[in-house]
Amino acid sequence: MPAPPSPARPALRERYERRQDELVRLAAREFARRGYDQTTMQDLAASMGLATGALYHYFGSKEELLAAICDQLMEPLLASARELMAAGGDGDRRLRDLVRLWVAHVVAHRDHMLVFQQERHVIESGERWRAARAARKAFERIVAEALDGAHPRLQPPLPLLALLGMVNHTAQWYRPRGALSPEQIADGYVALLLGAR
Amino acid sequence: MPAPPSPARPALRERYERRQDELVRLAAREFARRGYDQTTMQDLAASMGLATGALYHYFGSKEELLAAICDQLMEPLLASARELMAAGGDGDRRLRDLVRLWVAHVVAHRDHMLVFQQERHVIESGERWRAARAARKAFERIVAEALDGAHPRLQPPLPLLALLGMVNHTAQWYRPRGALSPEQIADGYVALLLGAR
DNA sequence: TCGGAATTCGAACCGACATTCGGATAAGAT
DNA sequence: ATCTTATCCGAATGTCGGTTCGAATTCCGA
Repeated sequence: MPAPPSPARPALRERYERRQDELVRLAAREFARRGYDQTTMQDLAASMGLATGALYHYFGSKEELLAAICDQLMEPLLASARELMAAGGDGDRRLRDLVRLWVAHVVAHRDHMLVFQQERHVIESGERWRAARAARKAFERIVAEALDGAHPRLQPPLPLLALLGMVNHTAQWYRPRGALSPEQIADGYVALLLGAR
Repeated sequence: MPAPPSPARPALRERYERRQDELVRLAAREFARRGYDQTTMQDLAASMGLATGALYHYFGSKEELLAAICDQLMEPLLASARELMAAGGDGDRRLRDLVRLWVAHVVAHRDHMLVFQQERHVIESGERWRAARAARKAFERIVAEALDGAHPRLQPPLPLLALLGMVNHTAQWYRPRGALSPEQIADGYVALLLGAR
């Protein structure tokens, strides 16, 4: 890492972090398209209009970039899901709203999701990825809680696992100009679970 | 490829192909655990009790090995699915049997599935993978057909996409000593689709 | 306008890894 | 027993790509 960023100059600090965020987004795009290992740091730099060295001004390593993608995906999702659950309310509506939120997040972060899924084996093991695994577990617990509060209590593991499969898979087929809106998709999934057809 | 195998000595030919198949299975295991790119040919050879060079007696390249994994996954699945559909019969039962078959295949080939999913970006593009994409499409058409023949006709795209998500995702969580048998899982998925809870 | 930090450059380093190759060993055929 | 083919060995090769580094260049604050 050539030069640690800005120590306590808040204006610069903020610009730096905004740039970082944008670079993470671009990296997610490239990784999703070509694969993490297939994408060289020079590819990345080129697609960002930078020289290779400049990348290391923002990220200490390629792996750190991958971790940043995970964070950018999971942190806001967890935050808004927690907020929604804390608000309380009717069980079925809460489940519906959670799935809507979730699907919207997934389609807005398709690239992140695809990278996450492709690099499953990296995240599944290793000390370094403990936090990522914990975040996923935490979110799954929230979904389980919402399912348990639904009208016919959806308790056994299968509904949860089915829902995880459906929603995660959405990243693989959703297209912005497709026939279904994220909301319609979410409501369709919930209808399946609740048995309303 | 050091020496093309056996030209027309059927006994040897068969032994060769059996070994090949076994090596593909082992490779799938390694790739699923460590990732395709992270697994070196020397890792593979070691885990098979071979020297690196010997691998090239059976496969022309690492990429060819990956293609072999795809084939070993898709060919028997397509074959048995086609057989089942050709047999005809009641719509709901046919859907149920297809999903049972499918889930059983997925859990019996978890490693293949995980590799397939991890290397999505490879398969999604490139002339070389046209056949793999076609096989997947063909299978999806079969599932769509079965859905269309079910009791409440499950036509719009969502049920198909939901089912694909659920079943594919099964590879990520299924454990042989888990609480649910492949058959129970399959029936659970079908129950969701058919609205029987 | 000036000084120093922030940002960027891009060539060079260096380890890793797919693939090759020439030869050794084993196994089947005659 | 001998010849031939299959199978396997494992060191060497050549490329590729993540990372480093010292030097430009740009930007901000004063």
